[in-house]
Amino acid sequence: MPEARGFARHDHNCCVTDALKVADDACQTRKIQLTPVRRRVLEILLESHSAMGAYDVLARLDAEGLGSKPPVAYRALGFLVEQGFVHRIERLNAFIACAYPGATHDPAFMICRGCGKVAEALTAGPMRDEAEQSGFQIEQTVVEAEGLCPGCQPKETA
Amino acid sequence: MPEARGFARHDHNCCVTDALKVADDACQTRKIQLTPVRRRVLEILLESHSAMGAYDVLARLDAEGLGSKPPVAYRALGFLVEQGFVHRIERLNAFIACAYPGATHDPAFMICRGCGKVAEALTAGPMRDEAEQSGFQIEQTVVEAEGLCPGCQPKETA
DNA sequence: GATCGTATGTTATAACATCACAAGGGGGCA
DNA sequence: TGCCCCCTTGTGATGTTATAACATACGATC
Repeated sequence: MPEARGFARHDHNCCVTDALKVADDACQTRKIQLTPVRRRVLEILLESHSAMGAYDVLARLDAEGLGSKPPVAYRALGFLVEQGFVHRIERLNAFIACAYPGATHDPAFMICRGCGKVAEALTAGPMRDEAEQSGFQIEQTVVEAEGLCPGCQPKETA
Repeated sequence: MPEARGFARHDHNCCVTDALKVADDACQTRKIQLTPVRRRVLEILLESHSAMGAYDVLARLDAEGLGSKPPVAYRALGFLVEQGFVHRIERLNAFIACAYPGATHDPAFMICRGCGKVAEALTAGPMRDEAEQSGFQIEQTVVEAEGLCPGCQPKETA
């Protein structure tokens, strides 16, 4: 079975088209524009299926004649993050296409320091208890774990 | 009662000296050096009792003749983070003195977007379940919530 | 006093992000 | 038709954060 979200192999031909469709539909519903640059940035992130820096994205845009200056990439990424189609990985100062498009959620990430791959998971109201106790009103959460994915862990010698 | 860790007021005269003592002792035990620069950086963070950027810290060091080039600050901060005396707030690209020195822990933070204050909390093995399911080996976690602290929330109009 | 490890000093630059201002382009409306 | 408004993009300049790379200092040990 395809497993698009973890570290396992998967066929992700479908991810791209599916996610783009979700985004197209969402934009229609919300009456906002998924302009060529924005759409292409989302596509690039979906295709790479990994975290990319803003300047990596920008390089791709530049190669395709879609823009060459940092603000072009940052604007598109900002829009996509705002709409929930893309997440920002704080730890890496990088961006990744949402693996659960269409669902409002608090994303969480597992970042492999071996191969650099990033898997998205869902969290159940992280820090809810602590926030309630102190009266803090949570608006957004960042939950990221760094470590080794199954493929990068040292093999048993026994 | 003093409450050094949340958003409430507190008397933190003690925090600084206490935390420095903990660090001094820990360094002796671990046979590593809390050099003047390192100690002063920790002290600066403890005194400010808030998150500071590396270059803010550097400015203080520079003013005191302890160093003026970025690596000076980054090395000291790196050391302190490694030893657990200081935490890095990814969301802010900033550093803050640990509020629970002496205890090994997975830190979590509540960041107020109103006043900029940061409160440290403790977490119970964040993402443990997700990691186990996928075979991911967690080494470090980043857990940060952004929102409004009690003092910055809009008052009820009723 | 040679060697080694830890820490520091310094230059330069990489990497990430935003500001400020100009210009295009579509939709609504007089 | 012409005008205005708003959203989006283009572009130059700048600001901010972080590290690479190399050189030096200094105490400990043998």
